Amino acid sequence: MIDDQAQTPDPQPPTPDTFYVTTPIYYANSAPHLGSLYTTIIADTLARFHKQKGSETYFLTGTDEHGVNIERRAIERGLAPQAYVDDVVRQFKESFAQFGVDTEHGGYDIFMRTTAAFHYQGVSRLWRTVRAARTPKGNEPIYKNFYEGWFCAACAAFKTEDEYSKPESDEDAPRCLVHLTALDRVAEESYFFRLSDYADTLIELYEAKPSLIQPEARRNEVLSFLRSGLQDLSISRLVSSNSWGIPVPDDATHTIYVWFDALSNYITAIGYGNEERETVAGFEKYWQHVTHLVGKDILRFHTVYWHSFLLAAGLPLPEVVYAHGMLLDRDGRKMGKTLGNTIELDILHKHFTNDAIRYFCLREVVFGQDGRVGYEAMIDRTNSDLASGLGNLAARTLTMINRYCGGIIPNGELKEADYIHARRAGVQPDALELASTVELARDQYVQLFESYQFSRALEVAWSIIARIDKFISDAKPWELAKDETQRQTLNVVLYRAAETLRWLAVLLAPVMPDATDALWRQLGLSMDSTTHAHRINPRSLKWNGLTEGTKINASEAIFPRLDKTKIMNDIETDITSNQTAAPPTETTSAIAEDKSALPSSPASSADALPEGVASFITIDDFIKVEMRVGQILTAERVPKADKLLRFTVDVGESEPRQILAGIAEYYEPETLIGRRIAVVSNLAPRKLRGFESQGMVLAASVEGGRPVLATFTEDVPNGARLK
RNA sequence: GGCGGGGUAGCUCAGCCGGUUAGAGCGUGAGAUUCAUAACCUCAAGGUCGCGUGUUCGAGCCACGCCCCCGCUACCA
Repeated sequence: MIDDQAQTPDPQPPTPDTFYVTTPIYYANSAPHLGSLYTTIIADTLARFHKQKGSETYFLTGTDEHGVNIERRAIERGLAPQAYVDDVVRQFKESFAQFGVDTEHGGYDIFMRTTAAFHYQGVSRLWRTVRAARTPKGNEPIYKNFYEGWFCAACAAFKTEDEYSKPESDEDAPRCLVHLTALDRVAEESYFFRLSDYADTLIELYEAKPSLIQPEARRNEVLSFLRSGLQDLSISRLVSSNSWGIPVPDDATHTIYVWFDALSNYITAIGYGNEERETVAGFEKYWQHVTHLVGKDILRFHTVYWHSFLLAAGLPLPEVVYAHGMLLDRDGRKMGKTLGNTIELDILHKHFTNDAIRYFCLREVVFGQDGRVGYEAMIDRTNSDLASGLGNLAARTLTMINRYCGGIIPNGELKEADYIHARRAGVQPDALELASTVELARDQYVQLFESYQFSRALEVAWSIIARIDKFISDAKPWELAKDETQRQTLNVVLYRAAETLRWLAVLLAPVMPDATDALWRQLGLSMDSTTHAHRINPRSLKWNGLTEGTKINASEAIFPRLDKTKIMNDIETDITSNQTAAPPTETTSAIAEDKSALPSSPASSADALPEGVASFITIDDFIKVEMRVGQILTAERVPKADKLLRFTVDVGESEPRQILAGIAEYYEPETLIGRRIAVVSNLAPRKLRGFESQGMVLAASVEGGRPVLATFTEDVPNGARLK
């Protein structure tokens, strides 16, 4: 039955003719990390999605390369600032190329750099335009005043709140976190932007257009910030404080300070203030449909500040500013060098395909919310959704077409004479119901994608996979194949499955360009650039698009299953060798020094670890592990499990514990009864083969993985704690 | 402190304007099956819906109080 409740989409969906998406330009004081890759992958996917729908798209990413922090970092390395940022940019570009989001692989259209000459031109023009304008309250937007702040003489820089330690009392001055010296209260001449005059205007605009700032919760935060009133913003520094920046037009004693410089990149990149760029990209063409993707931590700068600058310059505001969440480790903690819980891009790249990473970023992490990321979760996702889901569906379908139809897409139409056979096999004679289900899912998918709900969109796509998996299981083509009278029913079943795969390839092309490419080829479809999956508007998909008689291509797994144990072990090894790698030869860590690292902890990550030790833990970490003496009371094999033994162990509690251990290949259960062993007693219980294991037995692992149980040679009471 | 968002199955979360046996995915267990990547299909497990009081014929969904968690509360990308 057709779901006629479904909203019929407009006959000609209003596709904007252009789409411009930006990531933030990443601060060039360190090598790229997972956070920058994440945003860039989302932007890349969005760009591909809109391109697929027929829009002209422009995708910007890049680096912000000015400021005292960078200048200082360059000096530390004995480099000129320009040489230093050139090197960082090289790393960014290499990394982005590895993950397939560069121009070469169909990714970004420009890698924007604030040190580009045309950017200097554009920023200068913006400054002059703003300077000549008037605020909504009739004032000059830019004026000279004194910027007062906490200044570190040793750093020769002003310090922000998170760069100094708060004083014990109000009497004392805060201290520099780098030098531990007291900071001076210093005032320096600076140009100010009259931000305070824009609050009311912004509130009105934001209330009139709720979609401008998303998600809604973030929009509320911005509004509440605006309602609390704005202070003017210092937008320049004396050259003596910061020489590494763009000079203030007509005043060589100042450089333009951070935000005014950095945010402007989004317009200078497409031609604001430079005719050559205007020709390459097109300010008029793209600025009207720009989407800024930003981390939630920099949302305010991309709304309040940036929009005020644009208003002052008489330019239109962006269409959407979307704040995404932060990526956290698997326990929900912030990733950091100090915790050693970061996801390293080189390790990521080594063990996962780009498609799997992209899928994970869009499916596992709810866009707009913080997300937990871990290698283990990535493997699980890849195996359950990609290998067992889409990959397996493709494999079983294509294998059967090969086996039963000679590798040719069969005829998908049933003649009326065949209806009775089809019905007998439980197959609907016409494809109406299936087609309308898939169409409805397609509509939902596109709609969700357009509203940035990638995770839910992919859930919908996967409901199609489940639908076809069930369809195949119910129709049982392998049985139809044994019955000559069911020849055409078999054809129809396989046609419908293959046709659905074609739809999936189109829907998922922006998310997983490589895999959908492979699927497309395997289906025997045209790799021609105009008829390829990544060029087909999902809204224009029509059922029965597969041509009978098309030769499919020999299939190989689109998403090979990952060996979780092996990969986790390999990753463990990689992490260890990364940590012990000598810093001097390793540019990444040399410049990626964590700015929040306290000088009071002289121990750096470069400290040598004893041979064979992966990393140090603190005594606090150790105390979390509770180990006790236990005595094995019973021991037996677990049925249908060749490696598992099931014990009951007395660990000094009122009831003995049930503990399972994978040592059945090496120990006879009877020989173990009565033995005293070491047990981890506060391990979270886990079910294995239907039995809950309430702890872990400790054993040495020797050659070939053979376990040797830890035992005691002296008398010890059950339950005694190991320390 | 102020403003905002949350606390629902082991985990991650859906639950629209309050209405019969509270849902999904993953994980777990059982069954069936063999086209397929230990896959796919079927079934199951029984969660005081943070706590309390109240409104109502009826509350996870409303009101009040309490407990806990998170975000924002400005010049750093």
